[in-house]
Amino acid sequence: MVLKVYNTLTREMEDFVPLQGKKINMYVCGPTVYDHCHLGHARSYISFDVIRRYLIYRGYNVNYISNITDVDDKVIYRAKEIGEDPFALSAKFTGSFIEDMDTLSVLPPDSRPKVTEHIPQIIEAVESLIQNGTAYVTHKGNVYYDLTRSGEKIGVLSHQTPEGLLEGSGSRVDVENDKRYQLDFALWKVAPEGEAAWDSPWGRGRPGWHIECTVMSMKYGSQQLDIHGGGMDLIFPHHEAEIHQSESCTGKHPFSKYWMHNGFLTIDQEKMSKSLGNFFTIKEVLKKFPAGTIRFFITYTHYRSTVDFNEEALEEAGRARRRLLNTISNVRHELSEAPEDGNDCGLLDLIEQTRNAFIRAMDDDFNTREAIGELFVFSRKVNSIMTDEKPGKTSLENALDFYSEINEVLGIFEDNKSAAPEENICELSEDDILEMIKIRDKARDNKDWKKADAIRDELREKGIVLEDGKMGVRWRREN
RNA sequence: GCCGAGGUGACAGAGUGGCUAAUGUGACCGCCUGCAGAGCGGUUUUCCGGGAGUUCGAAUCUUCCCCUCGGCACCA
Repeated sequence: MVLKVYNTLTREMEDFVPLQGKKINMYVCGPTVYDHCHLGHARSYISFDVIRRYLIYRGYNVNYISNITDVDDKVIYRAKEIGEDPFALSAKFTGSFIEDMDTLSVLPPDSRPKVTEHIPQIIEAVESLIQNGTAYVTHKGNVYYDLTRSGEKIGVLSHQTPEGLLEGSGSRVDVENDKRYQLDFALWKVAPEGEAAWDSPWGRGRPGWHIECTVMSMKYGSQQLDIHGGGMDLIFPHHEAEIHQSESCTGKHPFSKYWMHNGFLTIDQEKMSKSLGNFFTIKEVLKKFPAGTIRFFITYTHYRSTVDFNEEALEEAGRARRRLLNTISNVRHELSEAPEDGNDCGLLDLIEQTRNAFIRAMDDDFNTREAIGELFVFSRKVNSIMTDEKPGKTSLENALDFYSEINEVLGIFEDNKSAAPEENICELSEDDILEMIKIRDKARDNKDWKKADAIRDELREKGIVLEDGKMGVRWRREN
């Protein structure tokens, strides 16, 4: 089976063949840290986290780089607005971002470079572009990339013509700019007196937005990447600018073999934006929903499609995920009562079948929706087998291992380092719980249903669910 | 204007040229249970935006039309 990937560059589904063997350099554009991250960020980074994990699952050696843009106009303006030091501000939100990612079980990248720690390398790169004639310095001291020299390459990624681009942006063009050509983009910008800036051969200033990714992807990855990812909104101008710069810097083509872009997240069918007042930070949503639910919700959609966020959808995702978790918990209980050397009752075949189906789905451009669909089928069958037959220990252990194996890729069964306070309020120890169950069992023996139910209700309120089965009472923590 | 995504059951959302189309949620019925929960079985389900064409056969290919959403140099 071959892994297929949709490549924005060619707009086609392509067989995935890395530049060199099993080694993959993968770069995903990180956030600009001028505020807490929002759900759109979560969508993007969870999507690429799953892609990364799946590549590892398929035996690739993945070097995953994701930067932090900790200085740019937005950071500066926000800092000014609230009267804070820009570096303190970006440090604070960098911390907030890493915390969110951790809560959502997004694995930390192999490298997480910051712009402010790479100013000399950025200056060096800009210098080399000036030297090879693809960048120019203006009288104000700004440095721009000279797109007229890239000629027909304008639109390589966005697939737009220069005319189309100019027309769309018509009213937004900054009249004061000193560019030679309107589509030229900044590599270095002069900073006004008193603003955060660095000395450079062209005066005190700051890097343009795009050059950082070029520099850092080369430093921590390679001159040529296998996968470059980010949100669809980055296709133009950001990623296209990266292509121009990087290929001019290195003389190597392509800068990245595959370009992957995740779709947007809308809120109640509308684009998330501050002006519409439908802007949710990850932290806000975590107050209402467990991290696992959010991760499941995002993973249960294809990374390229637009996904609509609303509370009902999240609740539905939570119930769906719960179904899978219940099955896992059912298997665990069954395991404790399973015969040492029982029959596998077809479980092993079922696991093998499901694994193949999972891989088939994921190989198709990371079709997580279908992959999870297979998990539901699997779980239903596992439940059936367990009610009808008595599978042996080994086969049940295999089933649990299989769930873990899947979780390594999707991360949807992680429990549950949510920031949601109500999730961790259960102050009862295991002994307390077992004690109450004992009392309730006695009541049940005496057919004192009232008392038994009261205990059950009480525990339920504290997040402990009791289930009476043939083999006795089972309990689990749930919120 | 240019570029892109999409229109599938109550809702969400997969999908292959050919057994009346996955999966989840919801609703209802049944089994199990003291009850509940979890689970299982069944029903809701011939549902593929519209027209024309290609084909023995299309939701799936071609073409035209209608509609929705998004991007176009702040943006994941």
